[in-house]
Amino acid sequence: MSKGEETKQTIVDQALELVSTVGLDKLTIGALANATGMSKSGLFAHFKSKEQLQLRVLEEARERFVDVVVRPALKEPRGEARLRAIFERTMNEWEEALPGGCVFHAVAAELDDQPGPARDYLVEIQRAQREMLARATRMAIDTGELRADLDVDQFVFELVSITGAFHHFGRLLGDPNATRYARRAFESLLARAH
Amino acid sequence: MSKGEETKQTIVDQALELVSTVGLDKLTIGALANATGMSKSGLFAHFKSKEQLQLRVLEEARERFVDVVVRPALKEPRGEARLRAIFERTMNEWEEALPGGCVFHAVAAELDDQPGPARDYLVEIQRAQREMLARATRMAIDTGELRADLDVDQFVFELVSITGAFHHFGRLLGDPNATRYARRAFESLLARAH
DNA sequence: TGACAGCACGAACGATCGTGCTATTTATTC
DNA sequence: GAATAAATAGCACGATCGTTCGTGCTGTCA
Repeated sequence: MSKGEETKQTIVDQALELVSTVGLDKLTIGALANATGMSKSGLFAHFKSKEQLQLRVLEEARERFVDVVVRPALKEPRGEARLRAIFERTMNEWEEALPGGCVFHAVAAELDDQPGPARDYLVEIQRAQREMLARATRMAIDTGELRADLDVDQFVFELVSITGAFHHFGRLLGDPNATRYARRAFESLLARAH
Repeated sequence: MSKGEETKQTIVDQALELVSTVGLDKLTIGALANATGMSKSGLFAHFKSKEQLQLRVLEEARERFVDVVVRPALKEPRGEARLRAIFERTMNEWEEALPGGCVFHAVAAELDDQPGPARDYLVEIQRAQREMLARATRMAIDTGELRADLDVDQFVFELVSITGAFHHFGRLLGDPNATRYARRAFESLLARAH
């Protein structure tokens, strides 16, 4: 990796931390330059526009989610065990991977009525994640652990609603019981799908 | 209502629309001045700071939620009927009351790691709403429609996770099935609580 | 008629936004 | 080690941010 690519990666890492804590709109060239100890123009040269910086940050977040959640879960046997691993890793490792918790939740609200490549890419990420969850769910049906007539899309909707509410309750409201609620809701969801 | 109060109300109405569509951070004095056809300074004079403007907007949103959801639902008989009314009105009337859908979801993510009066007030609003839901749930226990040993807080967590996911799926991802998923999840939640 | 609030305006402020240029320093290659 | 390319800094730009100030309307009350 050349010097330039190395610096660029450092910048993106720092940017991801910024985004997770203060939000996507506060990800400013100046603030990022301060955080990395670079000049605005020197930093800017790595990305031809702010939009490309945002996209690069989202891309990095996506890769990290795969590293932190998906790939480890794939080591679990397909079926309920893998489904549980995805859920637990999303709640624990992924929420703790960045100081502000899940970046996707952090940026979703600011992008949802703001058309553009960043929004499009975020939507694509979320769509792919739901597809991944649907695949894992279908495998659990194949293994016989979940019932054959389960509505997979409905299951996935309820699954992501739990992790979403967990983020919301935990981050914004600081409810210390959020983990318990989420875990119980997940167990209930699984039990109903058996 | 004096002329000043009237103008102030007009500004707040416009501000609320802006917030629901483009987010709280895009609620800028200049943009709001354009939208209302006023001068920046003339508009600013009504609120001594931007923070007060934000607080006033959140206050207005809170009042509207009571008008659109809570008060009508109180006309339903206490118990499951009222609980259903709250859910349906939150999904329909409240999501449609503003062009960008629920304002609280729109601002939650941008405020959750940004301490200050605005965040504090938002947290207070959400806390009060969950308390309202808990009261309505307990009433449904009293009427015997929900079982006596129901964990009310757990119930409320799952309830708001449904409406949250509905907003997320519908707004950001544009999933046309969001309503169906949410309604089925709600029915399932109620059935389990019987 | 004159004094006086209430209300809105235009101009300007310092700061910061994203984004270009032009050097200059630092890596890479021969 | 010299030549070349890449990476960073310096500086400046127009726009916009929140905010302040002085001023001029417009209507009410004495």
